Amino acid sequence: MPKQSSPRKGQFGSSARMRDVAKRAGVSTMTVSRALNEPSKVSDEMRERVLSVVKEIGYLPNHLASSLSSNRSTTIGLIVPSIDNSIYTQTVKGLSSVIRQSGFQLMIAESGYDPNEEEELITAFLTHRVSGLVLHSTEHTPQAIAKIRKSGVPVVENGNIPEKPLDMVVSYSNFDAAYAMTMHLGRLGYKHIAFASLYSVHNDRSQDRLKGYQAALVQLGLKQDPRLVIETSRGLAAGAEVVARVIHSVPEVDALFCAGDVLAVGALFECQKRGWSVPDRIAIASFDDVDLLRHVAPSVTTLRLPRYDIGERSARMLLSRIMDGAEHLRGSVVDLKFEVIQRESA
Amino acid sequence: MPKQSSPRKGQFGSSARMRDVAKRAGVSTMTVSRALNEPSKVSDEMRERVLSVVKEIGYLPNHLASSLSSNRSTTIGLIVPSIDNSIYTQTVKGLSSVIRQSGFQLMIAESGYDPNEEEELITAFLTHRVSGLVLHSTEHTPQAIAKIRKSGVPVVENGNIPEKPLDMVVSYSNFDAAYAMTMHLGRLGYKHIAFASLYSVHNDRSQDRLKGYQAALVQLGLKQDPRLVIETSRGLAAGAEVVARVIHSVPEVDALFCAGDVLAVGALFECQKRGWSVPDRIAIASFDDVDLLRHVAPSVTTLRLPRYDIGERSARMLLSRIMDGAEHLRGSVVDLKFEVIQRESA
DNA sequence: AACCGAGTTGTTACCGGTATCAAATCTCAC
DNA sequence: GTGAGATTTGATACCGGTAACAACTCGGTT
Repeated sequence: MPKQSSPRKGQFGSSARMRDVAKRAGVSTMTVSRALNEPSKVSDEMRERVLSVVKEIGYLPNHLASSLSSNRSTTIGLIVPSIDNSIYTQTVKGLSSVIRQSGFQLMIAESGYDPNEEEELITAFLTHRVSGLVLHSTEHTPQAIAKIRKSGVPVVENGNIPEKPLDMVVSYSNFDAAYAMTMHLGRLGYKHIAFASLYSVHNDRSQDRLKGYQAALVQLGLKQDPRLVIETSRGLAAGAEVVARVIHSVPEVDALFCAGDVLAVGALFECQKRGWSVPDRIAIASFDDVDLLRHVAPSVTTLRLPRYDIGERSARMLLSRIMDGAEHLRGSVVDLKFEVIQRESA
Repeated sequence: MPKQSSPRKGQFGSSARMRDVAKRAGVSTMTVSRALNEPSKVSDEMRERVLSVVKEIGYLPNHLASSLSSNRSTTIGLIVPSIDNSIYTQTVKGLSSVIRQSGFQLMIAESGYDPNEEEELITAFLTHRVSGLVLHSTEHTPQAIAKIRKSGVPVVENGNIPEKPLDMVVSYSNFDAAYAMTMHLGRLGYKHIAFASLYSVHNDRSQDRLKGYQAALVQLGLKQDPRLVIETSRGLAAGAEVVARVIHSVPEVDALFCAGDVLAVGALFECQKRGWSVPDRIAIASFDDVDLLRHVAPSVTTLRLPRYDIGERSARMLLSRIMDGAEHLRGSVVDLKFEVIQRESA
């Protein structure tokens, strides 16, 4: 008895296979495969015949099988510290739109700012044979680095310009940005510039911002006062608390540079609650351009960072490497520009 | 000459295969497979031997191969209308955390509020043989529905309680929530309650909110005035514009219910800019509880929706279906509760 | 001593495609 | 008409695992 196309059971339900299409079209599976993936290698008549059968029986190709067989996958792995942080969502959007257009899929996971968790996720992505990785953090465990190297998968790092890039980098410089804003405040005449920093453990972005701030103070000839640097967590409440703390310890403070957008809004609200005029009593500057900062009163001076562009550019470079084998891109560092947006608060 | 383990080329670089582990441990690949996936089916000594070789040569299993062979995958597809909308990120976070703990991976894509794009994404996910789908929208093309049905993949819908569920539903009721808030405003004594709606084309959530508002007006015995219903886009600027428009056309308006959190903040800012007291001149109520609403002055009355829970619960139900074959969950509808949060603005 | 069942390991076929090379057909110049 | 090269199609092995069943080991029974 010939092999019947007996009903197959399994989690995915019953979906037609390529051989079903082939049989019905009276051709070999290779011809079906070509008609779908390399249409030019098949005669017009044959292509039509195959495609009509595909449509007729609702055939859906099996990407698992084709990836396995061809040793090429169409998924890209992305690891962000936290999905619900608005600064990443723009980057994700940029990545997503480019990647989709090329028929790739995005696998996303969050590391919770933890390098060990990141390593686990990288491992998981590698077992899924992603053809590229996008990492927001630029701090990785040695094991994670080793695994990536061994796998040969191209990588883009996004959150900062690291000293020793893993492979490709698309980012702005947190150091430069913080430096620029601090210089901007200095030139406006502020003498006691406080800096609200996010916790810098396992967060090189945060560390670099602090360094940029400090370098600018040196350049400006301003005294470094450790009481003016405040490490805090995220959120509106944290911003409010920063104001309270800094005013208490350094009453003569005349400007507050918040290394996070939400922080700055929290600080502004707290000042308003206390009846302090911004920027007359104290100036406020922020680090990222969310829509909100433009609409509060006073509007907040901030840095516009190329979040969406970072995603878009990362995707393009990754796809070039994957699809065109653009080896010349290996190790390239793209330092995208930011902008100081002067508004009413400073 | 026996088959050599000649170096293999390809996109993924060279990674060890199970047979390499097997050879080195002097066992068959099945034993390696068991040691990794069903440890109890292998003797202690054997398990140790295999695992030590796995570690030694840095073997990473190939999920593509195992999924293909076992007809089970460990990826789940998620489609949201827009990644950068903060209301979805909490749900994604809930999903992500549960899914990760079970060793599954999330594939995420955005439909841009377009059912046709959603259909394409569903198709793409099915070709990747996801073992479950999470859809935020509850409006789908007939073809999309047919493909899902044919595939047999379990689905959770998230954004609303649809009339004809595809399969499982985990959501709150937009109708009920809008009804509850409108009733709340009515009981507070407001007589001319305006409703700022997001565009309702291809957005049943938006449509249901409007219906809930209208039903409450009927219940309250208030006149329905079409001029009090304003359709607008997202964003702070839109919120500001709504205030201008409604005041112009209906000067006696005394409350504004915004069907979106950002909209409410925009409206509040606009009122402050115009020097109108909230809630004395006009009350403001919002639809989602972002942190911001608690920190503005006046703080904004709003609805707390179970965004994170929705994600968590969706993931659990999906995983029960996938891993435990919990067929009794098919078609179940979970209507999670919301809360009216009374604050200063109404 | 022969038998039995549980526990452990191996053999073989197959998951659904694609790479590779061979075969068949076509094209066209001479 | 014929041979070389191009084009189109097919046969077969293989991608890296797992399912299903066979085979073997071993202590305990009868």
